[in-house]
Amino acid sequence: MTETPGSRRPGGRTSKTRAAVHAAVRELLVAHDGALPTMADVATASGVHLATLYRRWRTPQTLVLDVAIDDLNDRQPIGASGDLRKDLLAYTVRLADWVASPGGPAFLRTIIAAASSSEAAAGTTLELINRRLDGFQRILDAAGATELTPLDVVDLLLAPVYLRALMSQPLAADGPEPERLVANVLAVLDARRRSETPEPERAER
Amino acid sequence: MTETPGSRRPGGRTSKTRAAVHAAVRELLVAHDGALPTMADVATASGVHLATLYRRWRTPQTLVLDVAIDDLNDRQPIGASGDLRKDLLAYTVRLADWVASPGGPAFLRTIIAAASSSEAAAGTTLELINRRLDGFQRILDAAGATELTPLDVVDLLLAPVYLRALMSQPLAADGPEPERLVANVLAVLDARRRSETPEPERAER
DNA sequence: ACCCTATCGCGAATTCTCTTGCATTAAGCC
DNA sequence: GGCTTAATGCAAGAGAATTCGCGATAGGGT
Repeated sequence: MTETPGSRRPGGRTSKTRAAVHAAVRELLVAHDGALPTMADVATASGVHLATLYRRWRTPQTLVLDVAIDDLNDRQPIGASGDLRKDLLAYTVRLADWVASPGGPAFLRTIIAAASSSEAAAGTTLELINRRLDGFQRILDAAGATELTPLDVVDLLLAPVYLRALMSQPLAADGPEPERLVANVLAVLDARRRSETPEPERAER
Repeated sequence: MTETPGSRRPGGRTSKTRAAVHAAVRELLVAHDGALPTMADVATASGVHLATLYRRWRTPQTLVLDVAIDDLNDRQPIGASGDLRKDLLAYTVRLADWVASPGGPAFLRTIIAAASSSEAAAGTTLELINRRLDGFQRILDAAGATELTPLDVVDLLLAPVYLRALMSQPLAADGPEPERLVANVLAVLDARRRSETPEPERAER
């Protein structure tokens, strides 16, 4: 009863319906410009029965979240070449590109909503965040930027890009703004290196 | 027909129901830890009839947005004393305090959702944003920080605070993080001043 | 190949969300 | 005070959204 459907027999039929549903969700997200699709629409678009959708996913939110996680996992890992500016810029441009893509804002909003709704979904999003933080740590390590933490990168790069997308004013991936954000990171790094003399406190929680 | 109820006779009864509804919404936000209240709950909690709620506000989102705007209008204007660090820090602390308060995340999420839903709500949020930008401009003008724009403040201060709150990991208003964020702003300002009036002797270590 | 049962399709039942006329109250204006 | 009508309360009801029981299908282990 409390068993999650699809986790015990992930084989042929189950994965097939899952794929059909995911395809339908992506299609609907594009068609409706990122609006949350209804269960009924997904059912007709995918050919999967309505009751099955409710049994496996409960809500449209978890449905979209499921698709979003798939997308995020498919993405290439962040490159850590040792060139801080280059790595961060590549990451920022890719991020800006993604959030501006059709369905991007919907994914973001869904993740946001999930982070504060069900317990399970919150755990999932936390896992996503941690994976992102690990990638940042690799970039910083490769560049020897020990004065910066992954959270700094979140504050200086990820947060602005996300917030603008959420406010319906995404920044252009091919514009000057990604470079400006990366320059901000470098400026902060530089400032911290300058004040190398007295280390008053370690700002971490 | 297309008339917005409550705008033509804003007097005694109308304002009374409005106050009752607002109080109920705040109460429910606290009780449910920031979750979006249902129309039915607001109706019973406020004593205002369900049909009235639907007629005046249409959705729970616009309801919460209405309350949020009230709150934002009640806040004191941002002080522009000329001391950049002090002004920004005061603002950041106040902001962090607010988003961590009960209902704060719900307000944020609602504003986010509103920015991408109805036309009218999007206009309202845009107005809110612009008012905020004006405040930032005043702070920057008073401090003579012509190298920074209000958007920089959004990217460096507002975005991180908001995003953390949305990710259910609000930063503590009394912790070291507000100071770190403000320090980031000052670092960026410093870097831009250096690049515009290049000092010949840059002691590199 | 066989068995066990997880998963699915189907349709009906149930529970919500939201709307709509109509009567009632009271705001604003003279 | 009296008139007009905006705003509300009330109750019925249309329309979705969500759940449930049952039988059918097919996965995974033996």
